Amino acid sequence: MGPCILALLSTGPRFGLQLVRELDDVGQLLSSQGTVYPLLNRLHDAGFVTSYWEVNDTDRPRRYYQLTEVGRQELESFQEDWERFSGSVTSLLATIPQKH
Amino acid sequence: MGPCILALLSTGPRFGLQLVRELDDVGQLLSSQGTVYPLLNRLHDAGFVTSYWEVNDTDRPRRYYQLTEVGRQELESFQEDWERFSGSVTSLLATIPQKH
DNA sequence: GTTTGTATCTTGTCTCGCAAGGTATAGTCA
DNA sequence: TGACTATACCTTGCGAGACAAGATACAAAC
Repeated sequence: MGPCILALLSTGPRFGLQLVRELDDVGQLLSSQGTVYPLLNRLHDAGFVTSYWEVNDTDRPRRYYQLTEVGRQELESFQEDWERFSGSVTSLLATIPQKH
Repeated sequence: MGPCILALLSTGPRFGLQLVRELDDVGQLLSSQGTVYPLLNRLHDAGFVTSYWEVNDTDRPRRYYQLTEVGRQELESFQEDWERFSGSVTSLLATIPQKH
């Protein structure tokens, strides 16, 4: 899931609940708050994201997360891993014999 | 990893170490004995595979695993999940802006 | 007779996903 | 007013999974 969050953040900052909703919209990536908030902490500890509070008069205070340069590199590296991995799985599945 | 083992078994019975080697050959699926043997137990408990010992004079005794009908159904169901999931991740990754 | 290769399996650790619960604030509505 | 709903944050605790490391056994090779 981590890389998916990094991917979303690559197009601009988001806050926690927003990420939950967007991951949900992508479909089959149904995440929950219990997944996303601890994950954001881990990504922060790893130096992949930074965060800042945004407070205004009309909305609830929101903590926004944004991608760091290190996070961008991590995302790139994941992209390569994903191509190899998904390719391997897909080719493995392709060898399954059809129902008789 | 479980579905990958089921996929391999769909073309015929294998024994433990053989699965480790074949998964290793596929690449980017580098598994280890500590992964595969407990996994085979779980797949067995779930009813997805059965096992039998094969003993002969020249080789070490080997425990072969083979796919059950339930396992075949599980594999089919995974195939659909995989298409949705990998499609979602791939499309997410496609939205990443290029390096400036 | 010690090392190497093949085969089995267990143990212990670390990480991750997630359901469930907890806090706070502001708006709606009966 | 007082209850309910929505939005936002976060923590806790369970269960599952991956895997490194180690334990056992036997046979062939050197």
